[in-house]
Amino acid sequence: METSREPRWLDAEEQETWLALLSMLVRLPGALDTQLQREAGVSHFEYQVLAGLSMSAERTMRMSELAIFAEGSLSRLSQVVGRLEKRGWVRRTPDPTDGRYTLAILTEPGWAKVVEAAPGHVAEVRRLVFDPLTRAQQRQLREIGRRVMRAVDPDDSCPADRPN
Amino acid sequence: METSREPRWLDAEEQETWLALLSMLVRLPGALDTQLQREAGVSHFEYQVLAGLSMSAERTMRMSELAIFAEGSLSRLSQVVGRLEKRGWVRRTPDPTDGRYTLAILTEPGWAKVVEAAPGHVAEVRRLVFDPLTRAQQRQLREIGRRVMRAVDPDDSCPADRPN
DNA sequence: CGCCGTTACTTCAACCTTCAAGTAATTGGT
DNA sequence: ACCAATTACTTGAAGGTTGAAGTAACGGCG
Repeated sequence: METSREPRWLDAEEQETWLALLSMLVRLPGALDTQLQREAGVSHFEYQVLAGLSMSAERTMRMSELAIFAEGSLSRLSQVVGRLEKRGWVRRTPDPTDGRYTLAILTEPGWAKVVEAAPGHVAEVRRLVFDPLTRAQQRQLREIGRRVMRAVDPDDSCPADRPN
Repeated sequence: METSREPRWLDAEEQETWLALLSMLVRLPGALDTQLQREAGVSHFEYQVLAGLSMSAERTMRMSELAIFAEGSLSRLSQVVGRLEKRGWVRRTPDPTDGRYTLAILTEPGWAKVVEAAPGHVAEVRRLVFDPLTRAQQRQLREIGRRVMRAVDPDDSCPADRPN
């Protein structure tokens, strides 16, 4: 059994679809970063980290949980939380129940930052994604996203598969 | 006239949609990069540059056209083409009709590289995006992508709006 | 109790990207 | 014909990301 050396190329319709998706993949993250950077001085990844903490019990998460939530490597998270710590928005402390874990905790100024940044961010998400789509398209997008994610990462629902 | 200070938050359904889209935005590019890096030793952006040249007349493009095609800044392209040049896949020469333009030209080894890399890349795109979707969903995705892009960048159809 | 392997995280170096100048070629106004 | 402005691209420094290696804490098994 072997796959053919010449694959099935994309037909005209598929190419258009692929082009549209690629554009979205490249530019939407850029647009979100731009808005957050301009109005709140944080990257989208930093925002995800702060937002994750703000939504969790005690405003606290283990680094490894937080990495999964924010969809980044532990290494990246470590660097970013280091910076957020320097800015006074997060502090870290070893988990008393297991010294291997590190707990990241949102400080009061960190909470204030999220409260300040969230409305503008949500407005931008609405403007760029939800407003241009019909309700039906929103449902379609959800299903499409799920299917693609299942192909990208079959042990889905947010497993700890990221390396490092 | 002013927008309300408290924006309309995302309802449960919208949040799920947003989560699915975010995952796709973060992980699909990563997956594509991984495959290309492993099987061809190039990043997705480098591949776009080589592929763009390979599809154009004379295997030649102006740097500024190429930047628009590959959806990157001119600065980024300049750096990347510099590296591709060192690897012998591209060469540059000033445009004889207007010395301000620089023509990027795909070399024979560069062409060979594209021919080598393309089948695996197309197969991966099929596996991750087209195979998991029905024909109807592919059409929906195309329309959704277009609408979102129109919101992100209203003077659409690939304008030269990138800074720097 | 004392290793050994695993888990969770951090650090370091290499690399890439971005942003802000800088350079070179051409156009347009006078 | 000249000078200023514009266009197209390049460069350099600052900062972020990645992957590999390092550290520290825990769990299991003899």
